[in-house]
Amino acid sequence: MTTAGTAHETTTRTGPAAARQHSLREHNLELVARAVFEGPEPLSRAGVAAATGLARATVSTLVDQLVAARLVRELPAVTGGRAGRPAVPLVPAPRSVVGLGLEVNVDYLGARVLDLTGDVVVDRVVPGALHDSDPAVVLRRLGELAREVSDGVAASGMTVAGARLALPGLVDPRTGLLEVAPNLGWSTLDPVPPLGLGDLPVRIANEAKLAALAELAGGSDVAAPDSFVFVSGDVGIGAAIVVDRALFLGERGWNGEIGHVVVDPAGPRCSCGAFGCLEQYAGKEAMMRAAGLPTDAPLAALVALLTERDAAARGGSGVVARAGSAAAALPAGRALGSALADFVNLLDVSTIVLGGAYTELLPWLRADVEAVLADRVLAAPFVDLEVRAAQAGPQAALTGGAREVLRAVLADPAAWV
Amino acid sequence: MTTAGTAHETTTRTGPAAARQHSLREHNLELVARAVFEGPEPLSRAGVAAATGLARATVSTLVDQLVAARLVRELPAVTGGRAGRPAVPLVPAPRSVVGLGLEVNVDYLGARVLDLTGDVVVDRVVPGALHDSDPAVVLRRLGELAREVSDGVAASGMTVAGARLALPGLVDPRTGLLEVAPNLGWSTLDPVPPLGLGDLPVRIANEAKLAALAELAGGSDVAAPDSFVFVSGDVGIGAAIVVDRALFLGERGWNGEIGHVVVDPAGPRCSCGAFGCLEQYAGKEAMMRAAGLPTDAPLAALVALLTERDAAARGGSGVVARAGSAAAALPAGRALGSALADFVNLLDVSTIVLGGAYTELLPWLRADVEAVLADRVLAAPFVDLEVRAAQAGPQAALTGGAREVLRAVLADPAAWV
DNA sequence: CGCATTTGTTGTACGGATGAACTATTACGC
DNA sequence: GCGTAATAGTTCATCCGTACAACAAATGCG
Repeated sequence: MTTAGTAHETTTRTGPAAARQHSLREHNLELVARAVFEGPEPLSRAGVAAATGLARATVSTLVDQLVAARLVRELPAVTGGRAGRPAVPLVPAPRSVVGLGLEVNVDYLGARVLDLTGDVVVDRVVPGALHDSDPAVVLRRLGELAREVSDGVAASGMTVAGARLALPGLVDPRTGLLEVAPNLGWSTLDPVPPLGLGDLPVRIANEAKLAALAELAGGSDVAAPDSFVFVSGDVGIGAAIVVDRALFLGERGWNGEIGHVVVDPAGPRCSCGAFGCLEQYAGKEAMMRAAGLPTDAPLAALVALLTERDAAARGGSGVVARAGSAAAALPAGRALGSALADFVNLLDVSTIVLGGAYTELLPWLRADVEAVLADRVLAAPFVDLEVRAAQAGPQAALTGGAREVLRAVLADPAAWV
Repeated sequence: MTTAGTAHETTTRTGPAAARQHSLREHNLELVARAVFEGPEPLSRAGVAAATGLARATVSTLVDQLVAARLVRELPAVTGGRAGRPAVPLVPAPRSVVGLGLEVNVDYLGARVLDLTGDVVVDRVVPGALHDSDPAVVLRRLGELAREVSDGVAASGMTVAGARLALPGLVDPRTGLLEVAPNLGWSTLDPVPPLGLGDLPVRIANEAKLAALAELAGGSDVAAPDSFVFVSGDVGIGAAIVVDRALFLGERGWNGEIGHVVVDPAGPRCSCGAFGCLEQYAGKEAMMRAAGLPTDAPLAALVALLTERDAAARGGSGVVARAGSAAAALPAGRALGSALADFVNLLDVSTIVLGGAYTELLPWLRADVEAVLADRVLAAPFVDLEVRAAQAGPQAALTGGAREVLRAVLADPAAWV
């Protein structure tokens, strides 16, 4: 299995270091790599020079190193109807250096490999009921899956730069320990050694946090902005804060616990001990109960019920709902809006991305959420608040984890030359 | 008036730039300056080299430039009982480059000058009733005060690096406009030109945000940690988020509006239109009303009343209150604790600094605040939450503003060589 | 086919950090 | 008192990376 023993990933901030000559090289190497990776369309060496402000000669040597490191690839020179020597377009190298996303969740485990272009190279998701499971057994199974996938891509000549393991619980990014994952029934363990992935650098992170990073994918016109809040609704409700395309983790990465913001202190008691937490109104079980469904019904059942009600309302009265989209608003909407208003008042973000179950339920939530936000957010008159559905597909944490690995590669390309 | 026309201050992030040779110099110049300024005790050139990892030769040339720029000063060589040539201790230069803090608040305006050692060089606070005042008149008066102060220090050979104007309202740091300051009755204006301070770079900021920065002062053992939340209670309640010794402003600097976190949707109507905002429980007027005092009574009256009640409780029954410190807990405490719990759950901060009126009221708030936090913060079992009183003295925003100017100088010493 | 135009490369110059050698200044032992 | 060790600070040759200018390569156009 080909792994990257040389590429040590650095994210721990150990204070600013002395800048030597090679620091210049590292900085500019990253600058050039970013220009190539983040440009809306392929740039030539000359284009990179113009975009970065570096001299053409400098860019040439840097690009040559990136090409040698298999991070950047040259496309055939394109003679674009313009005078002059044709430019050589530079693009992220496909199928060369790849990132591995791993995840253990309540009802599945999976492994996904992305290459530098953002393409999914391998995708393996194994369903399973993993609440109250044995960590040793589950992690060994995931480890086997990971090795299988990793060996496969290595056999095709790709290099796995690292892996991120997404877990639905409190993760301490500094110690690498999982403190507690209530829905798995796990607590206080180091999940990396049981995977048995040798010297492949594996880091763990919270599932919702990595799912948020998946929203940054693609240069599509519906891509998330550089800063937003990602709220993932499921049995629990978690959030991640993304600032300038990076996770804002707070001191320990335990932020975004929006599920336990108190919406009404006179409300029902929550599992956390408090009364009237958001989770008691907008958690999956609460929404099911409010709709008259069993708490463990699948999300699809709720969507079907709501769709049916809409059709009945339209057909029966011929009147389309005030909001113009859905007649049957979920009672969760106002509670969610209230908690989000607190979030926005405290953090000043203007884009809210709703993920997890909320993605599909957004049509029945949007009107209430937006109305409450408009009422309750102080800066609302001065700001365009946007509430949007998550774009990343299912198991977004797998994609986000793989992307996070590649982001680290891009942040330090010098380690690969 | 000696101002720094050459020292343009840069805080707007315009994406990473190409690193040239002189970028190296700038980076290391900052590194050396930080070592001198932030070291617990004066370092010699050799000490700086050891602390930064730079070569002694490099440090020497950099220090010489800092000394020539009057940012660093050499103390007399100290023969410290050790063999070898005595070291020359380097310290921040006193009375050379200074920062000017300005403030307009409801009941005063003021100007304060700090030098690089953190010493207060000049301090001028003028009381006045400025609610519903005329911005043009007030800003002209403040401008006169500022020129007076500035001319004075310039006459003593000091250089004013810049100024920060603290205002109690919504400030857009990108446009430099004050959007609205309800308590002053001001809205949508650029307050800098009326000051008439010529080419002195003046930037404006929210008052609570700058007050938070004042907490970073001093190497005392009670100094605030690198990251904390600062909550300032007055008529309104504002908060600032400090991460790694820098303000975290969100997208527009309009975060920290904790005063309008909903504590109880069944509560009294707030001026913002919502019901049960924190301000309705823990704002100054609410606290006065709860204590049976007129809403415009001075804070001292409330403190006196509470102290008296404590004495009566102790003397009358001989029983000390459960919390061991104060018998008469303020009803505001639980509300404040609840809003802070939301804040901590959303942001993951472990230190909360209470400023403004809360500083003096903390003895009567602490027990309830800490109890609610322990109940409501999810990560409480894993984290040591600390609630402490603000350390900076009165008009903390003046100190914070001046410090912010000097922080910018320290971040770019190359502009001064 | 010659010329303008743009891309990419080569060679020289310059700025900045380095490490080794050197000077300056003290403490300590005899 | 004097030599030696130790530490601080400076000087100088060298290395490294970028910039600028000149040059080669490859195309469109008249």
